[in-house]
Amino acid sequence: MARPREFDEDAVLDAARDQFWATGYAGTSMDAVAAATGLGKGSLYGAFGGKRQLFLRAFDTYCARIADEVASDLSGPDDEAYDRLRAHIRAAAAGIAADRLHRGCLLAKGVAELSEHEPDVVARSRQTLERIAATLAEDIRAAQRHGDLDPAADADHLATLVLAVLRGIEALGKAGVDADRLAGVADTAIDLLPRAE
Amino acid sequence: MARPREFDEDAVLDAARDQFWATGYAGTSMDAVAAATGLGKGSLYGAFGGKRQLFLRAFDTYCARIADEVASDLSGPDDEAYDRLRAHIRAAAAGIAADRLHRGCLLAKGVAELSEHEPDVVARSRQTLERIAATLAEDIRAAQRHGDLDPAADADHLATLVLAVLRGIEALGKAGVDADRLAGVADTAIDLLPRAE
DNA sequence: AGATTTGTGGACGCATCAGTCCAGAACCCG
DNA sequence: CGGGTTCTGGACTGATGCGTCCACAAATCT
Repeated sequence: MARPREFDEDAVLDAARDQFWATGYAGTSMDAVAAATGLGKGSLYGAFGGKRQLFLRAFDTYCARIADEVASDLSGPDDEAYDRLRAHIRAAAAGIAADRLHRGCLLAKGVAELSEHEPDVVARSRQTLERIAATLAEDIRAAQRHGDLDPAADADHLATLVLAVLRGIEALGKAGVDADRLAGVADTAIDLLPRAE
Repeated sequence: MARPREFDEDAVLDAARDQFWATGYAGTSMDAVAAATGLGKGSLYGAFGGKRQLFLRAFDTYCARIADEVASDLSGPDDEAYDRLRAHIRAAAAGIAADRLHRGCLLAKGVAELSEHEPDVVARSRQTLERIAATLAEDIRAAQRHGDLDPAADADHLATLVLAVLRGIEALGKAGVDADRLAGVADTAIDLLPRAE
């Protein structure tokens, strides 16, 4: 047999993800990734193939994680579905406002940089956003069942709108819009959701 | 006296902007800018100072232009203010959906790449977005005066929400979400705006 | 223990990068 | 028309980039 790996692949992916997150795809050198992960370049290239593939793997794990987080935030009994939705929107705005360094979301940053030239990044981003939209729609339907949101409203349309608002808050936050305004967007969006009679 | 410039500064800035737009800040070499503008590097550095300053100038002109476009879209008499707002939101979604190459908005792309390390880009983005928000608020107030939107609603809050929706549509579009869903977000947002009784 | 196979890290090669420099060109003014 | 000044383009520099390569290490199997 052969020599086993000395590193944990997930930990390396996390470190590489942080590096790409901080300096972008084009702005990140493989030497920097090697330094951040502690691996030599031989190991890095042997295990992941190259910069592009490494980025895609790190990006994938990030996407899966944020979609899981939303699913976790929004899962629960019907009678708390509306509260969960409000809390999620407010927490998203608060979290973005708290990110004073404007690091933002890697999905947003990655797709902004690479959407024009990397269809794989676009496809992965789209899947992730649609999974989040489906999670939101599920929660909205639960809130409709429980009588908090108007059952006549189209849950999928509302969910996509909420998703757009969430991504919009992220975009505004990265542009330096202040915390109060971000919180205001969250509250205004919640207020406009159609309540059941 | 001295030899005059052979190039038009605005045309050079436009060409440089397109190059940065296509390949990002870190991904754009000054040789590529020189090729795109037709200038030699001596002229380029002599006229603009360096990569960073050139980007900032191109970014500034882009920001000013898009804010002007929104102002132009939304200016007019009160009795058409609500129509202008709806048309603007729908046109934004349609325009983003039509951008099949996912080029997106340079403001979004630039701030996504540089927000963490370039306060000047953040400041300029914030100013631009706040100017757009003010334009939206002005139009919303006009629609309130004319009796199309609920005068009890806070125009500034609504405007910031609409801005977030617009930036969210841009983010979704860059991630490959299809045209129908983008149009749906626009329509849903419009439907939720509080109409006057 | 020796052979075999895979992992490791850093030196290396070649391309490219931002920015400088300079020799010549273009212009205005006296 | 010649001198002074700025513009121009491309050669050049030192640094850095991605990816390869290789000598050595660590493990298993016989």
